[in-house]
Amino acid sequence: MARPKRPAWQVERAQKKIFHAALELFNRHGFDAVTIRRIARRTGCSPATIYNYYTDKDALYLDILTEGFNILYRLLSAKLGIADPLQRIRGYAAVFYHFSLDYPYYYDLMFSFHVPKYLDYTGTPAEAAAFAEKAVALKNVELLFEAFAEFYGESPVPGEIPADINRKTLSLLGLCHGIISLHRSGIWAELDADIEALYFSTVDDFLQRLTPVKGEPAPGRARLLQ
Amino acid sequence: MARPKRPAWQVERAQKKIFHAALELFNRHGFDAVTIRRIARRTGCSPATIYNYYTDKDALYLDILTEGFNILYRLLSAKLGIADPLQRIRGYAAVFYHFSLDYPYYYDLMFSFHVPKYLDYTGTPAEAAAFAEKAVALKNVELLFEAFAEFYGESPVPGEIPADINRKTLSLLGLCHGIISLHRSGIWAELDADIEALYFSTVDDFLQRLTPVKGEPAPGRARLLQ
DNA sequence: ATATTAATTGAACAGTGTTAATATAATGAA
DNA sequence: TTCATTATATTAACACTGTTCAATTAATAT
Repeated sequence: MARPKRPAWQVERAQKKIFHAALELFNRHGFDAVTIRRIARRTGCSPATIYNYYTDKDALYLDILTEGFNILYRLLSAKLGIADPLQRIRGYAAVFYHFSLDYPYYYDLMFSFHVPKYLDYTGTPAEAAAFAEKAVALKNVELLFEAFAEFYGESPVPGEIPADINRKTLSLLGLCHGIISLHRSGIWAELDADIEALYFSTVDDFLQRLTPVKGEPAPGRARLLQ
Repeated sequence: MARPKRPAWQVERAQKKIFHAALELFNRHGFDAVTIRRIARRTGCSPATIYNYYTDKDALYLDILTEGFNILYRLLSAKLGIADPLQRIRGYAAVFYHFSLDYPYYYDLMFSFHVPKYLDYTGTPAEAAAFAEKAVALKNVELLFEAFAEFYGESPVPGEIPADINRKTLSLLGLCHGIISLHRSGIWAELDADIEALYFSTVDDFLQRLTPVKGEPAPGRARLLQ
């Protein structure tokens, strides 16, 4: 036997170099600019080399997606300190809004485009990456779930979410994304100039009317709008 | 002078033939399948010929988009007979939901992808098509505006929409699209099986809390949930 | 019939993701 | 140190994409 395989950390370093080049292209010019040949040029390797580290362009895409959800998660986590669940939810909504402005390319990739689902990758070499991506994505939703559960006075038990909390969480998520998405799509460009006001008034409207199912109004409710 | 140009109707017929082939491809396999060469093959002409009738692929794309908004408009118009504005709005929401199921490719093109905006086409040969597209798209929103205006007891005056009505209209639109979009993107595929229930409960929640700014509750309000 | 112009086309260009054969490089064994 | 072996990298190609342009075909007024 001659020439043993490189240690894992060296392989990883080479892959990271490619990934870094891809991320830079993505952040500057969007996903369309992330072509194999351009990555290769920036990395200083040949296009074919990239296929030693990523089976597909899909695999690369999954990694970028995961990075996006990680960034969002870090930003959301910064609001974990807010004790009042309703205020925390509002904090999440604000983070979500600003994320769409600060990371527009990520936002589209994460929420607007049709992501190949995890199931599409089962059995393929990219299955692990797809699974990781899904897990990281769900971590974000989990934060919102927990806040809602706390608001409704129930302990958050993963996998056992009461239907009502589930509904409210997804409602808010849809509401937030819908306004951002329609704004970004340019459809109502001239209908409403102040999209930020629209966003937060809609969110506040939604939150103001939440009522815990179990009993008396939650303590944070009155405080929401100051 | 020899060989005069064909009469307009003949040119239009040729263009329609191309457009028809494009639409068939689009409806069956989505926008990615709508390639110039495939359209040419179906139409029975050469790829280059298509550029006699469409300056760009963008121009073709704008025509498909317009078709989509026309289909939606026809479906929405069917609800115009509903006298109660709130029930009509709910009818619109239902139409919107089913449109996303029956015309998924159209839906993505119309609401999820980043459409090149009208302004991007000013000065180009596709400006007219872009303007037409925008007009048809806004016709749809107009229907919703009018229903909201009626609910709030104000006569719908185009171009002079009170800020509050504006806000509520866009809120509902965002809410509807957000749930559909996140569902279609596959993000919360395993979080909530019954997306239809989520959609309509969220919409009803929203509508149930609308209160006319001017005076007493609108007559349709109590009737909303049966 | 022919000159003129409209309409169509074939061939090419630069780009894409991807792959298979080839070349380079590095190391354990002789 | 040399050599065989194998890991890694590259070159060159394939089948696509949108688009353009020169050349070809087609039709008609003279």
